[in-house]
Amino acid sequence: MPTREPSETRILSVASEHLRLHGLRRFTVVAVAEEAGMTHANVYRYFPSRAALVDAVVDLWLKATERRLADIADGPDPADDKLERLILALARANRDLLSEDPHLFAALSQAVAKRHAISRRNRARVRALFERVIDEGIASGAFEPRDRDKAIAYVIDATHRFIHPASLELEADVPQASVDARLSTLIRVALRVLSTGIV
Amino acid sequence: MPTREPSETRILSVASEHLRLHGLRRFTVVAVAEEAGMTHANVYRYFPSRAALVDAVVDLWLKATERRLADIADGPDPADDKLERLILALARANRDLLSEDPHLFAALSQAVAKRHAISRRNRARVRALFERVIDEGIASGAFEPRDRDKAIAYVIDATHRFIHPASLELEADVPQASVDARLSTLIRVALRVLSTGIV
DNA sequence: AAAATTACAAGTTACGAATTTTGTTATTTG
DNA sequence: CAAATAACAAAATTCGTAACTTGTAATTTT
Repeated sequence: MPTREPSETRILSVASEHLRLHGLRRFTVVAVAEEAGMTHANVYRYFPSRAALVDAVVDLWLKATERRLADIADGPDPADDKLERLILALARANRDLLSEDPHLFAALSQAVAKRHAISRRNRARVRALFERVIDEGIASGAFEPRDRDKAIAYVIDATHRFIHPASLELEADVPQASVDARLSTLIRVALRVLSTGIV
Repeated sequence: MPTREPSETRILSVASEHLRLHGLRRFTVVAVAEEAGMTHANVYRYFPSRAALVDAVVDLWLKATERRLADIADGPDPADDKLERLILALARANRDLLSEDPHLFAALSQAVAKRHAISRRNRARVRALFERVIDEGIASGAFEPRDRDKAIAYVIDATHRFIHPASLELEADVPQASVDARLSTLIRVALRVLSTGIV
């Protein structure tokens, strides 16, 4: 992890706050710079564009979430436990962001929809975590899929509804308990499907 | 099915063409009326608002799709076959609309996102078809789920990614063959899950 | 020399006036 | 009297312009 310069950190934290409070629409480089106590031109010494600054804010959240997921994947527990917790943690992280910080969620959602580099990379890294845990399960004998690649695609496709921002937005008003119940059914099924070689 | 008056039919067909060619943004009651050879005020004799006219166009497509799904559900084949064809037909209908008529797809997508009555009702009817076929499978012994309601929710949630407009838009550029392969894995798994009582 | 500022061109947004569209009602037509 | 139109108010959209924001380059500060 590169050490950030103090000004860069300051800009980032002001930008985060600004995005959270005012949303993408009203997020301006001029306002961020002013609140960070500098002229807007100086912001461009650290971030090449407004879009890059917004992406950096989103990336901060993505990386923090990734770290929590990696902690699960790196844990000593059985692979099926870890896969379950991985899916739940990812689903909850996104869902909590939607309810607790809608503006940042919207920015993330856009980054995903428009396939920004940060979201493509995040997606690749999260997918790698899933692959690692599933491979670990195969190695330990907990999972016995007929086709490893299809098994991975299956897990990702089946859980999509509870993980992808675009799908989460659709159910913002459904009681969390009901969503949780459906997700846990889905996970339970996925684990059995992986362990019994259905996929 | 109520017999429509000739003017109403004419308006609807001009409106369909207009929506398909120009999209929601440029779809105006005035232009539709003009092309249908009448003043815009007369359109309001048949449709209470611009929004209602757009919804009527979308509903035309939804109903046509529903009829094809109902034909499958009403067929004499085994329930597992019918469920597979139901899911495939629904996924393909939406996917084909996206590629062949993006403007109508966008209008449908909005109706779904904004929970218009037409889309809520369509959803309820399509869900009822799924329930019917699954119940039929339970009656015939082809499916033996532990919990019927959870089984239905599972099928709908797991296939969501390949059926819901918001999710389909995300994969517009993925080769159809690859999407089809993933969907058929998902369906195969779902059928086994239903038949073996995993859910 | 690094960090910041000033100054400026290019692009975007905000805003009010003009126009168009929506939706209603009273009236005409066949 | 059913179908359509004309006429109109209210709402939405477009258009042009002013203000602001973005991004760059030359200059100043520390």
